[in-house]
Amino acid sequence: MESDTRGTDAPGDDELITAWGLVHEALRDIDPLLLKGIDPSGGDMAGPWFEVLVRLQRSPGQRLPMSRLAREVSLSSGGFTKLADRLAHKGYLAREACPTDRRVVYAVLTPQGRALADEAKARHAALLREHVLAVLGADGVRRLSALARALRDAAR
Amino acid sequence: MESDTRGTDAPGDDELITAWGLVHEALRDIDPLLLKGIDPSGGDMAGPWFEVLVRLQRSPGQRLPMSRLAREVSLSSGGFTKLADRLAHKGYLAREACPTDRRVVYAVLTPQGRALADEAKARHAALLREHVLAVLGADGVRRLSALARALRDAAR
DNA sequence: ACAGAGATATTTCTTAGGAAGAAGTTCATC
DNA sequence: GATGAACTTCTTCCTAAGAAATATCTCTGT
Repeated sequence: MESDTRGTDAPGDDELITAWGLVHEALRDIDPLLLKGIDPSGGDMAGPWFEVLVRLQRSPGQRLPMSRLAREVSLSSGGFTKLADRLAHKGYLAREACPTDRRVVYAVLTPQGRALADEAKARHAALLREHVLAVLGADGVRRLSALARALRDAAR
Repeated sequence: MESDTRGTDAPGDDELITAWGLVHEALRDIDPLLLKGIDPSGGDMAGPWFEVLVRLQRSPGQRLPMSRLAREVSLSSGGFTKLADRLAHKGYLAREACPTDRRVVYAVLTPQGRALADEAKARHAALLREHVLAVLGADGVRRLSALARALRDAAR
């Protein structure tokens, strides 16, 4: 059985590539479902918006330095400047100078931003229950999360 | 213990959102590592390129209709037309008219495209061993792949 | 045979994001 | 103090991809 790809150890190249491809497909297919109908402006919510709102909401004072927020959501500095512009234009985010270090600019959630973050989290969680928890079960979700954490930590 | 988030069932909203966020972080951190130095033009290989090459390579005659390939890699029809232009301009892909249905044009791998696909697969597999298999182990990879497959199938 | 519905690829227009560089700010060292 | 290195943000230019409109082609029903 020289080409058995389902043995209990030593996966072959094709098995590895296929397995990783499956992870991509799963995320590609499911992610659009998980932010459906969250944006109050009618459409769905753009990918990074949710991450930005949630991270700001969790932070003391609902504020974080621009550059740190950019790093946390894996955007370039320039890219995040424009994303912040869009969020600010919609009234969800404001910039605020830091009194002790005049290099840094805080991104701070407006009241409307907080309201949107609350609603987005509730809706996102409901969709997660429907499309992920219902499929994998509580144990499956925890196994997935443990695997993801191991991969993330190893990549740093 | 009304807010226990680590029990054996009924995950809370925050646990679900965090778990899913971890999956995103893991992929975001690892994916760039898995295509490092594959593009012969010096830099790394763009995301969808690898998927396109591999799918074409697996297909009989190394050819597939444009629209089908676009669907398989989750690109819009227009977006894929331009991606095919870029691949063709580099000499990895050629267009070929279908003799039986004059609406469809096949995307077909050139010899250079086949060579690139071979090398990209080998390199990608090596990087998968280093960054994924070494971290999760063979069982971990198979668990991950099973979870991903369940999610993907449920999303369709 | 023919009209219309559906499929297929391309073109055009718009937007999101990355890369490189400029300007201003802080901090450490002399 | 003065100088220079390092950091933060912003601006400009470029590429990638989506959406809508268009042109061809095929198929179906009458």
